[in-house]
Amino acid sequence: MTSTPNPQRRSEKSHRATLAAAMDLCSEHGYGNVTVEAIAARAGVSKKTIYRWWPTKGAVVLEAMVGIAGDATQFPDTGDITADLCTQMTAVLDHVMTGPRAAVYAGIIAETQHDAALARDLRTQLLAPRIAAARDRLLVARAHGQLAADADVDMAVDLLYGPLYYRLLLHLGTYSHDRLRSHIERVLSAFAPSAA
Amino acid sequence: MTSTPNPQRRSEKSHRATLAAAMDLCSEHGYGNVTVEAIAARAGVSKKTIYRWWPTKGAVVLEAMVGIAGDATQFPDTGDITADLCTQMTAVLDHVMTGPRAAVYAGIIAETQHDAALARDLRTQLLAPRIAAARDRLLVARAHGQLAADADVDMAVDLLYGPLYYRLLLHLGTYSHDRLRSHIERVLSAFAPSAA
DNA sequence: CGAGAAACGGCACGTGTCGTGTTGACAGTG
DNA sequence: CACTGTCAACACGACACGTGCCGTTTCTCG
Repeated sequence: MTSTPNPQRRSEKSHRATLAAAMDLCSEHGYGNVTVEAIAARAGVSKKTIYRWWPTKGAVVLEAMVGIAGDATQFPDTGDITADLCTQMTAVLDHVMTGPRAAVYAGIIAETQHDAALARDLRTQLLAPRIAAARDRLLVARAHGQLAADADVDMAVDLLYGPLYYRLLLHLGTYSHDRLRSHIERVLSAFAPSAA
Repeated sequence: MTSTPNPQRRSEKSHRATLAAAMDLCSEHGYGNVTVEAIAARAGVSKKTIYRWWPTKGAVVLEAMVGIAGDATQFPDTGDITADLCTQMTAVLDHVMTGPRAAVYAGIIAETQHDAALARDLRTQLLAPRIAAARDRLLVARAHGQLAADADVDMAVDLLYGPLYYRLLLHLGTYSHDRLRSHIERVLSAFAPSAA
């Protein structure tokens, strides 16, 4: 039994300082080379305080990541499915799969391979909402006749996002904006309504 | 400078025992919960001996993994591109993305996020040859008119394999054989020669 | 406004794993 | 039959983890 701390009395200053320090240090030195002690030192916070509110380093960085990705990766609906997918996926690419944050995001995903609780949090807080949003947006497009009536939207989501994570986690290079666009167009063409 | 050991005098018995122990323990307890000491103990080998021949635990497990995946994931050429892709990708699915080995493979990939040398070895020893083989097989199919003349085979490889790794590493569930087949058919349909 | 409760920073501690150093036994080669 | 180098066994320092304690600060409630 962990003694449950009282969220109302939590120091919001320490909270924010910890998240900022975690993201900064991970961006600088890489996720795996950052220790909880280092985060505590940079944030001007006691190590004990971090462990009071988060179970592991991964949980801290995940929360920081959710904060960053949170607003920036919403799904628009302009009526043009291709344009909307480009907008959202370009944002994903730029915010979490390019530059120093790419390694941080990859580091968290790596951590989920041996931390089941973190894997669950990553799924529920970051992945699932976006997958659902993509699915919904594709369903709308299908209802509007922009995709085939029998298009498998789950498969479409896999085809759209799969290669991005594949290239990120296997170090195969990231997509340029141009390549991302032709990628999206190619996938949508596979689900286009029949010419009949 | 590491004192270079003499490969000719290497104990082949210890070599094999170490690889087997590493794969067994990782399958049982998960990649992250296995230590070099445990591998040494199980193999009846000194920890020093492991460090003499491999730089890290990841390198040991990678070599074991390469041995397992080595033969089983060759690319056939029966003339039917769909069938050949099904054959090879089903083998990949069954050998390294299903059951206990899935977590081991995911564990190695996780390790590459903070071990550049291991990332390089994974790419050169495991990924690159298979990506090249897939690419070559698709080029043959294109030359035979089974794909559009201007089909982007690199994009096709991304679309074929990306979702497999995406689902593996993000814990989104693995494909069934049936779903894998329809996945392959859908991707190929996106590169089908024009009906004209 | 004051007393109490709870989070806070600072510090020390035990634990586990890492990667290396040392030793003496053993096997292959000239 | 000596020489060279790998082998198992054990000990070691370094480092990060996660927790416990203590005195201080901050917020809440009577």
